[in-house]
Amino acid sequence: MRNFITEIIDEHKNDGRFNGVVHTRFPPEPNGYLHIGHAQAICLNFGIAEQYGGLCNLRFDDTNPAKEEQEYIDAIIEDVRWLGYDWDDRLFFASDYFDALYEMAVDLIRIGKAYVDELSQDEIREYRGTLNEPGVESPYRDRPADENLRLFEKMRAGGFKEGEAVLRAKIDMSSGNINLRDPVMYRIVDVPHPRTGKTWKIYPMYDFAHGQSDSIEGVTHSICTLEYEDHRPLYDWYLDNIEIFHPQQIEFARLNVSHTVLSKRKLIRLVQENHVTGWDDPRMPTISGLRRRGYTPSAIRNFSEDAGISKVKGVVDLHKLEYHIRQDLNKSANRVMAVLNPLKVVIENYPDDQVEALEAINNPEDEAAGTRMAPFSKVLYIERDDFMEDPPRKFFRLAPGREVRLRYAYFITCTDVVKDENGHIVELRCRYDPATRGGAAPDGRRVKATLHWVSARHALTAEARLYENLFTVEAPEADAEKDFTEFINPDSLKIVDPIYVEPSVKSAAVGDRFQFERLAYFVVDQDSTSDKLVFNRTVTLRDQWAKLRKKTANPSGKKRRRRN
RNA sequence: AGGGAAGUAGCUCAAUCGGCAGAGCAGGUGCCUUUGGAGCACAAGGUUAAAGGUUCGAGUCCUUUCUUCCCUGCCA
Repeated sequence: MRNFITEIIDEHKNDGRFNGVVHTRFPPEPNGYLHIGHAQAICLNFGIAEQYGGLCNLRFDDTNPAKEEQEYIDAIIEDVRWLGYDWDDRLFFASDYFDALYEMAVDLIRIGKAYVDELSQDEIREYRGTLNEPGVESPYRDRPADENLRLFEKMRAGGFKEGEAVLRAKIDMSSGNINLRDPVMYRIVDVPHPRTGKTWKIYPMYDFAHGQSDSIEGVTHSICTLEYEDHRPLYDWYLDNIEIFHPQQIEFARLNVSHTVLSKRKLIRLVQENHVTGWDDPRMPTISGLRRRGYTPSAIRNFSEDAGISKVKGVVDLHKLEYHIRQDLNKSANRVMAVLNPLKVVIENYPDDQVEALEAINNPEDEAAGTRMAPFSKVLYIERDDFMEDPPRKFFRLAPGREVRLRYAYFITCTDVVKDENGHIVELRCRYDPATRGGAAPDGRRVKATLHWVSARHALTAEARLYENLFTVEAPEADAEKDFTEFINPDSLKIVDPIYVEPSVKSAAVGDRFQFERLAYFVVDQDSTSDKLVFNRTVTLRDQWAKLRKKTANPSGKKRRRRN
């Protein structure tokens, strides 16, 4: 990994700033599930530690019990671990430091750099000033240290109600940086904390907790997102005035991905308003959603690396994520034949009761994956899209009178098309060439297409969940007039039940990944039962035919105007 | 009375402290194929936001301008 952050670290190594030590941390707030953007931050922090022979801690930023829950803590731990990272015994919580933080606050009060303010919340806001006008100092600002000490103790003891008093740092009410206008250090929150229960009535603000937590843990490089740039002077101020070890905060641009949303508030809405089935819905950009969708940790890690780290805010194309999962699964997923939209094929010259087992390669990219046997018989299913009665140019698949190959089986020629009274095609009559067993013609003749198939008698039925982008537009949040939910793709989930799958997958387990040949990658979903498998479509294969068809339908290449 | 940051190909990033602006993805063309979907090859894509300056030479240094983003929670 090489980016502007590693350059900074290299400089520190050269000038000896941290004696060559590199120690990072990933600091989630347990108020939601981790998403692909967090995955990049995880890869960054753990990756840098790994690269420099240092350590990376997992630390929960749990300073606001009003928003945080144990459920999220558990989910986050599972997700980071699944991505393949390990923090040994360094699982920490900001709440581990509540006592230490309290003492630091007391120290700042003693040296006259913090005070208890009894202004109301509205008054504090008014006194703060605006972006263009300086703030006004609170009338409580110059209380003697003794009084502040007594009042702060009273805050801790529950002597004030929520909102009646806060502890503030005494910095500069006229600073251009609003974070420095006497920021709140402690506020009263009277709800139980997931870890400390009812021990505390006061909780430190993020700014008063984060830097010191880094410091206590010996973190050298505290990597965070761009919106904390304005907070760095405050981060530095606390550390300098408390006079403890001073890590370096470095900010980078958080990851954005097209065709989705990544803000916690919006993800929560998707769940609460039932646009999806939960945090782990395979359409969600959460780590748990991607996992259920069939993404692999290595695909996510490669994507994170490829997306890059910089200070430029941008949007990474969703294509890139898909590229990496295809890349990974192409090498690792076993191939299997499955028909999603069946068309019955009867091989007229094949003996009625004969069944042959034909050898099929599990993964052409991995010889070690071996082979399996697929049963072949007189009645088969092929994909309805693989047949056209009146094929256009460049459609090379099956058509009346045309010969194609059934993968690993035989060449077949379509001799007749059977229709129902409505003219709907219900069955194809074909003849096979026994000499082409296995799929090769001894006389060297060639066919232009190879089709996947399943034997009707032997096929397993299963359910397929076909996922597409959750949103129909690249930037669902960009339109100021419209709520992002208006751009939800109505076709983001299509359930196909039954599909027909070759019997070799019968004993597949939840999480097993396959390529259904010529279609897409699929993963066995947790909703599967002992008598019915459920497959989630992870990502389709790249489909040049679909691209070609689109182009032919719209030769100018320009977007067709939408009719209103 | 404002403060902080960022502008390089459609997108994401490079460019070894001044030395021929390069990659990946997407899009394009072609080859190949027992996955038409794997694989491979090729081409295209740029006034480095703009102007001025320094210099033999500027994406890089200086000045000015423009654009975009973040900051006025007792959230993180």
